Amino acid sequence: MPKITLPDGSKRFYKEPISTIEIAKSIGSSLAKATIAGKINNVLIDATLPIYKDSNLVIITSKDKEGIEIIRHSFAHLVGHAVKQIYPEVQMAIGPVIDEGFYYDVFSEHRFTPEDLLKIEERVNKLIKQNYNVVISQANKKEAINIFKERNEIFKLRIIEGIDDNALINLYKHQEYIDMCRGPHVPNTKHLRYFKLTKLSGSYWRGNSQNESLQRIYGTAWTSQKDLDEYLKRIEEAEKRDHRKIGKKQSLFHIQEESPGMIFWHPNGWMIYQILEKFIRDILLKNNYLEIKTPQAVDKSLWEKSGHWEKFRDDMFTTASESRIYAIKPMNCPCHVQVFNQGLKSYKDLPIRLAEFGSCHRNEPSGSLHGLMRVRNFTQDDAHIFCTEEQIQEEVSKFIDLVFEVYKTFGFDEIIIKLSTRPSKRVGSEDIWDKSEEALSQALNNKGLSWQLQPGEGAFYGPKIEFSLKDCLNRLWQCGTIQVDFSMPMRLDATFVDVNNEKKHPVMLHRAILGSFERFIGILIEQYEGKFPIWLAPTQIILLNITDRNSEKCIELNKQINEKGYRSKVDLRNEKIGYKIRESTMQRIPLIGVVGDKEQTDNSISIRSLDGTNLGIFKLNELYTFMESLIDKKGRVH
RNA sequence: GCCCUUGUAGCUCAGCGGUAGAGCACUCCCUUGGUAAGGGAGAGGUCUCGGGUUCAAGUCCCGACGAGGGCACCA
Repeated sequence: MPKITLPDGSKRFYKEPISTIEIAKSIGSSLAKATIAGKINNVLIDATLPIYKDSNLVIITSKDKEGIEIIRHSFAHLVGHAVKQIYPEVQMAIGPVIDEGFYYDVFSEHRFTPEDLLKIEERVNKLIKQNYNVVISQANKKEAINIFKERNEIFKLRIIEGIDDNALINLYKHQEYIDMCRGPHVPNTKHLRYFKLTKLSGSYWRGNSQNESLQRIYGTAWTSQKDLDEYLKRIEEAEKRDHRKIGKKQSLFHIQEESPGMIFWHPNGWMIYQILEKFIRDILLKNNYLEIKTPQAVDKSLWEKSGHWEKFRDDMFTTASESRIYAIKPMNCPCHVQVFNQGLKSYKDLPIRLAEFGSCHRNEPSGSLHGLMRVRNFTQDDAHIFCTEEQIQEEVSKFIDLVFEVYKTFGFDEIIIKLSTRPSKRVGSEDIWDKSEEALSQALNNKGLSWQLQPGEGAFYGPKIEFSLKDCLNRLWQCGTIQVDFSMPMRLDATFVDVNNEKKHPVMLHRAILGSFERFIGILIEQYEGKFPIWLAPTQIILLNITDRNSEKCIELNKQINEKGYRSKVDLRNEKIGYKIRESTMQRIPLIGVVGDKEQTDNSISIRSLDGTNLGIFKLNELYTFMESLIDKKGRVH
């Protein structure tokens, strides 16, 4: 006699155990048609499974977030169904839901190509039209093993091995195809309509490159054609913001075959880079950092001492000379310790904050390179804070504030914070790791920030907080970071004299605000769609003459603006004004100044903004005031 | 590093067995025009590199290198 309470508080009594879909039917036939699953006391359940006890029930339809996820999940099964029909020898691994879609990892001798994807898509469409029931059944472990043995699904068998002996396993029958899943799933394929298989990729069983190579089929799925179309449109639009495309269009930088993963900065891009560097340098000086510069190549013995050689030897570029081996520095920290080690330090000197715009080289795997985001040569806005244990909290806290202050300047509204803790391969005692992880999580909690834990993802010498930003396709890139390190100072024998006149090792905090200039600029390009705020814009204003009569006036005004310290240039080509405006607009120059006979007479400029607004006629001093106000704002949105 | 895709003029791309094409950009000429493309002419390519198949190869096959999307990695 289950009593069912619905979200509006109304109660319904049933004589027998009853399924969600039957309850929906008793409410209304259109609700029943739309029912995808039930949520009983906050736990999702298949729509066709009976409910025995008194429960709170929410009927899930495609309007619910959970509904879309179930649809996506069922689409993965449906793709499985189609794949097995076309390629019966394929073995199915896992098929989970992801953001805006799903994938299925499969094992097959056959190498899938984009043409195969179309074939599979076609088959899925065929199956969809049959509106068949997805039938759930429950099996114990032994039964499940038999079923998947018979079907030669070795990956499913491996999954079953990890399941509790007494657990019931949900099996979903899509006609002749059987999948195994926690569920729930849609009761009928009529709920599965709007999808597209998007891409193929390689993957590894259980995400481990030592395991079997699998092939991953990605798809996206929605609850209406409109949503699907909008999604595809959105991706298309986002791709236009790709920093590599804009970088080419606006001549910011290039990369070429002879130096993969290393950047040739062009005048425009290098201007942005320099402005950023100056901006950070000023901030560091204000915050009591001391800037230094250390060597590019350092004898391998130092990297052996620091522990890098053992762990990263293959990832370093090396060079040999006179029977010595040097590593091109992959990071700055060992060098910074060398600077710290010069001269005796007292506890009174701490904290010492050594900063460097350090150019580092890392031989990153070829497949990981990605425009400016992942490169082999990058420059960090790096610094190492040498302090006592007692000073950690405050330093970390101050640093977090600094990161937010800087990021706010660029208008980022989504900063993802993660805390990465001790990895399996590490140096340092458990006690030290406990202390370090505690210090970082405390600092975050004290600020009331929300953050995610990433167990096992820390650096080999210490845990870290990561500040990540998203690119145009929502991919996450770590930018800022702060890492607690008790080990490096010991290994490299950094010491200070404490209040009891005893030598002690300082703690070292590795930290970067932007991370690398390369990556950060990549993010900025996509953030601004190449329309840089005026303080960063390589060219801030361009002057266009209407006719040759106005050329000299343009040159004269341009010279004055330049001398005033603004980045101004002219376009005096014999072209119509509309043409030149179009070109400047496409070059994303924030201000376009037009000088014709009228302006020439009263020594003024007609100014137009990048978005096409006519800002009116400006005298030079008015222009300076106006530009100054824009520059002050930087990239802030609030 | 792994899987799929891909590499043709400065850029974007077409050509997919018979000896290279478009638009834009560039050069020159005409045009001096007031807020997102005025007109004409011209120049420009050992089709990434190295092998192979073929009478004949950007075009098919193999390999290398680069790039794109994922995976793995990320001090």
